[in-house]
Amino acid sequence: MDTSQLLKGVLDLAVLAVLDRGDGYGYEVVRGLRAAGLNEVGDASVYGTLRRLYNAGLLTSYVVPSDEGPHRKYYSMNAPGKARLRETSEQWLAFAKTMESLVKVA
Amino acid sequence: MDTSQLLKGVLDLAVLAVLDRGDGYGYEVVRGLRAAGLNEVGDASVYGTLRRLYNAGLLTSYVVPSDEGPHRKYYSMNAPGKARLRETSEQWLAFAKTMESLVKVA
DNA sequence: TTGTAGTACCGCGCAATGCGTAGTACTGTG
DNA sequence: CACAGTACTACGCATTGCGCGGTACTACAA
Repeated sequence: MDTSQLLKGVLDLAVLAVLDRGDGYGYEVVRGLRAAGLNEVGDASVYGTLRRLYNAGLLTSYVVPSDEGPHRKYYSMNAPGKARLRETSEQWLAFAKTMESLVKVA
Repeated sequence: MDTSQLLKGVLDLAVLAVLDRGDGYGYEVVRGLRAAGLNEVGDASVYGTLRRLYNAGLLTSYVVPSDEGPHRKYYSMNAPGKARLRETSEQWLAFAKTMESLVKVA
């Protein structure tokens, strides 16, 4: 039911991971996450996360007008963003390993 | 730095997993979690979680006086608790797998 | 006696963050 | 024109882990 709490603190990482494959705009990132298996991500969460990462200086941004719909606000990883991605993913992998060992005893 | 957000929604699972190995009281569970690698778990978080799980009907509880310190409030898994543990751990393992595949492309 | 440390628990209020809902705006199709 | 799809934003809520402080009991030291 409520997978939502699992995303806490991990959505940042997920978004960074998606953007690491190349620049992307909000709606695209949302689709990327859902395609990856995170089916229940709310779009508002992703837009919020992108803004937060941007405000934290981990992303740069530029707007591209589109003639097939509204404008697109692209986000792009910069050096601090890549550094953060590395740190966070290591942190997460370690955490996941710990949790797995805890759970798998059962 | 801030591993705290990673615990969101997972502490329930971690606590259930520890209790699944046998009845335990709060302080003991805290030590169990830290020993398992969750070094930064605040004790208040664990007590809060135990109470939440208890109120949700997933645990039973009994108090045992101790002559080597204060009383101990033991918690014990019941059937709904075990069911929840199973569900949640499956959910988590799937989620972790998804995240790993996302992260490991980088 | 006073103090300190370890054990064991509880309550209060805060902060972070994902989500629901609603709203704006543009394009293309029936 | 109505409607769906795309794309983004703003507002406020709910959950939940944590910090801090407080209570209470035992044991041991100064």
